[in-house]
Amino acid sequence: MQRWSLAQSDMNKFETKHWTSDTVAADLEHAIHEHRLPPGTKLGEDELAEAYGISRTIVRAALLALSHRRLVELKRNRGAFVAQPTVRDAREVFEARALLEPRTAHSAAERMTDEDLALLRSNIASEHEALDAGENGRALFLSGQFHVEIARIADQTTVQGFISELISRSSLIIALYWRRRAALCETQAHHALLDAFANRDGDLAEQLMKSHLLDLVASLDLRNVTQPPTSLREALKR
Amino acid sequence: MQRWSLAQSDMNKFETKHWTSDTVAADLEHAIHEHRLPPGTKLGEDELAEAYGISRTIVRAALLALSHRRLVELKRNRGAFVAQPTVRDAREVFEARALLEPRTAHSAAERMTDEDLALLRSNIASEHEALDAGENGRALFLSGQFHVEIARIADQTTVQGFISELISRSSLIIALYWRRRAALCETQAHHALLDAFANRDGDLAEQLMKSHLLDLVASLDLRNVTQPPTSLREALKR
DNA sequence: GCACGCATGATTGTATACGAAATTGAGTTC
DNA sequence: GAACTCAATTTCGTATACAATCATGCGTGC
Repeated sequence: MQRWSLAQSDMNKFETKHWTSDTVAADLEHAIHEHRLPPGTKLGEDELAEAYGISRTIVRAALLALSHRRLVELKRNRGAFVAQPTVRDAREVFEARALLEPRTAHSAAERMTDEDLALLRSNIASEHEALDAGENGRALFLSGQFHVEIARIADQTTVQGFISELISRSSLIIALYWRRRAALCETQAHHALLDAFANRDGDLAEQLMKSHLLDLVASLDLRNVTQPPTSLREALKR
Repeated sequence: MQRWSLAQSDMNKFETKHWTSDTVAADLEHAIHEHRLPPGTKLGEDELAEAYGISRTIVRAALLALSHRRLVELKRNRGAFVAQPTVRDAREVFEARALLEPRTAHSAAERMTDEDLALLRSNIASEHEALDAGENGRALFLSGQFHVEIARIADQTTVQGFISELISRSSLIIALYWRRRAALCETQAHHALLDAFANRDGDLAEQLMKSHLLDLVASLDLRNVTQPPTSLREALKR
């Protein structure tokens, strides 16, 4: 069940665990993915080092890793910030997903085992739970996991890495450009995909994934009107 | 014309330039891409630090960046080594390229400007030059640049990043699994692509890219017989 | 009163020192 | 002579110290 937050110390995970740059990066990515660390948040090295009970060396390595995944932006002599994808970034991310995910879903459908199906099913169930409990961040994270899991089932490690990165970035994009109306169609699409997987129907899964991604983009407000702050230093830096 | 090598000191670039982790990483990637640093080569931190005239801090950041691109493998307490993609890795890399590059070539054909065409043309010319001069590594690098350039022209930064990584990894794969026969069909395919681009024929470019990639895979020896060394510590470690 | 410049403080960039892990080789034992 | 043990050495992992850079606020001059 393990839940926690970076700011509130409802658990002493920071002292107990033995952190490495990888685990710290994963922890931060998780927090970013769940919108506990919104876009633009400053990630001070000293602050993080103290929070995790480690030195800045590890923190820097973790931030470097996240910057390579374009989840944080490193500004020289200024610090690390949770990335703020532009409208253009958003379009590119979903273009890339459209190239990778439908065909990957096709492969996954053909390789799907019963264990895989059960795992996907429980994922959707958890997503529902989270939604019912009002834990939107957690639901969003699980929703992303669903997509990554498909790539894993397709047995394409390399593509899985790309998709994982794209989905984490999608979470940032959703944080910035999500328009409220038409909310929970998410789990519906996942349910439909699950059915296609259960029938090992690759063509259908591919088609469903394609339209699912189109729906996602359609649910965003990517008019350039809402341009991200550029000139006056991140528009008050939040 | 600036050419140089890591081992031989035919130029004193190491003292003059002001290196950062990014430039060091790019320099190493270039060397790997050109097969001056073959798969399995040990990249000792102290060695590199001394070579570039910087401290291990920068070297570590560069190696970390390259490990995220799967060009070097970091083994805990043992050091960094130029990656040795397995047969499975090779298949995955070319599967991913097959997903990304044909459609990207399609987009590129539609957005192609005359300047872009000239750039691609000069790239091919340089590739020919290198081949004639027997500089196979340089030719291979330029051949890769051709593909990355197409992604840039398609105006897809994110996909370009993925393709760039995949192409660098492809260079390692070629170093390990290239079978000699049927050598220079490379530039032919690029010429054909260039023609399609010149005619702004997206469908043709997409098709040509697809078969180009198939040809590439076909030119590799990916039978599992030639398994990469695993058990006896990198098979004499080079 | 406004703007510019300089000093101060905070934060990151880099180097180095120390500790930990693993490899290596010699020495010993069976 | 073969195999094992253990110390010595090398190399990486982490922390910390110092330098450089940027942001901030006060003071001065126009």
